[in-house]
Amino acid sequence: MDIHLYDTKQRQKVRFEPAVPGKVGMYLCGPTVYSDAHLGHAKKEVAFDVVRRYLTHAGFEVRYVSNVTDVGHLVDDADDGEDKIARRAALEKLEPMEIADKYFWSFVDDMGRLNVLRPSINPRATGHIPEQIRLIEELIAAGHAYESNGSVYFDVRSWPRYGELSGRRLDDQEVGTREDVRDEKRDPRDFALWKRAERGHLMRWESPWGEGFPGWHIECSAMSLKYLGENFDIHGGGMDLEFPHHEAEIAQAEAAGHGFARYWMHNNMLTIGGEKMSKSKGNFTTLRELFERVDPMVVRFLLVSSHYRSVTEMNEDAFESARNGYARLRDAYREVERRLVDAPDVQNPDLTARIDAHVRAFEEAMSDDFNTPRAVAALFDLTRDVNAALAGDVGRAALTRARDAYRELGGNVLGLFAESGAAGAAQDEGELVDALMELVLEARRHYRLQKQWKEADALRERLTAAGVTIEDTPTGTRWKK
RNA sequence: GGCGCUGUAGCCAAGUGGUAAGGCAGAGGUCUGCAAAACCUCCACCGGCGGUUCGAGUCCGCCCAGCGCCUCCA
Repeated sequence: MDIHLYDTKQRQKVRFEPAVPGKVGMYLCGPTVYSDAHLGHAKKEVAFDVVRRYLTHAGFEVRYVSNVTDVGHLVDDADDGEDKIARRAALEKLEPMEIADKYFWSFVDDMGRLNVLRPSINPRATGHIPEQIRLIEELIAAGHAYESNGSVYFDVRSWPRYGELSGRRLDDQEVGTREDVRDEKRDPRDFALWKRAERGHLMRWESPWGEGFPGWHIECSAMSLKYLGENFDIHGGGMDLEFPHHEAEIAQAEAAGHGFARYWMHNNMLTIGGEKMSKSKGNFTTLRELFERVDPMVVRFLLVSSHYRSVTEMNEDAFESARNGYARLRDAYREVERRLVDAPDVQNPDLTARIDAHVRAFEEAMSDDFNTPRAVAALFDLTRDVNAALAGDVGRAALTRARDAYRELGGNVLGLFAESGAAGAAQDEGELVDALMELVLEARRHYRLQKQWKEADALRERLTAAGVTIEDTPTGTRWKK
């Protein structure tokens, strides 16, 4: 099945065709590691994780490169001001590199809980200073960059294609650069490739232009080219990076004579209570905090329930809804696995055909610009048919097919089921809890056999209060968290 | 000021011009000792006003509301 994706540069859906048949090179702009990851990072990471997973499902071999920005870059003004990591380092009284490491591993941990696959390569900006310097030298040699007072700037006027990705004309742009810095530039819209390190600046490296540090865009051009080569397939990131970050990346690479990304994908933003999440609005949520009250898998489910190019609204109602909807899918998957243990040898041609149809619907949705909401709808349609069929006899063949659908589509593609399978953490509470639950359920079974409903119900109510749900079925009593 | 996006049921959210996917919540029913789960049924004048069309949520114009980028931001 052909995969179509929305290419930001062409502003339309186009058929995806990798440069090298069977292989896909993907680059995603990663985090600047100076604070805990928040919901916005989660939307971006999950969105492109799903792209990667679906391409893998479709048979491509994907090399997925996502950088770690551990050079601080700048807090406020375009080209001057304090380094974000340095500021945080001062705040926490740690070395800049301690800050970078601390929040990098924190990020890895958060993404792991969201079941985001680790990148094939996770290059760090500070580990690629020579590559960045080399690229800057190429740009100077090509006449598209110039040194000025120890800093190097990209000469925007020398590169007419600057603005093509984002559809901006230079003349329309506001000029926010501080005046003293503007003096170093030929044009106020020129952006820094290399910055002279002032006295006291902590992160600094030797360069042909003196001690300094790389500009904010050059690392992505240098590292994507290094690990994916020229003309790699997909470059992703948040819409807010479209300009100037990605525009600059393209200019840096192409002006130096390197072919760059063939498709550009951008995920939309996220709102909380209808507003963009931001520290100043008081609706800022770190994943760390969120995971204390919402299961990461539920967060992921909520994220894939909206399209990556749509604004995702997150509020308490949405979390609650996602919690219940997710449980419905997961429970159906679990039930299928349970029934598979001693499945009868009967055929269910009607059910099998329906399962196949839902799988097809899922793949059609995903092949159409990774339409995860429609794909999720296909899983719910599947679930209704499966649940309805489970009221009767379902044979091994049909159950296996249903199990495979959940495992591959819900699990491997959408990443909604932890690797341990349908059972997941909730069911695997450890031997002690299992034994204790067995004891409680046995006591309740006794009451029920004696028709001592009051006692049996009291047990159930106390379990409910403790967060355990009891389900009496014809084949016995089940419990779940 | 420039570029761009969004407004679909109480909430979340799809939707390729032919009369609205899916989920949550809600209502009624089946099953159950009662529940839970599951299943069945019900639940939308698609922000407003014009226009194009045999026909518009879907195209065009205007208006209203909200949002993003243009400065670090996912």
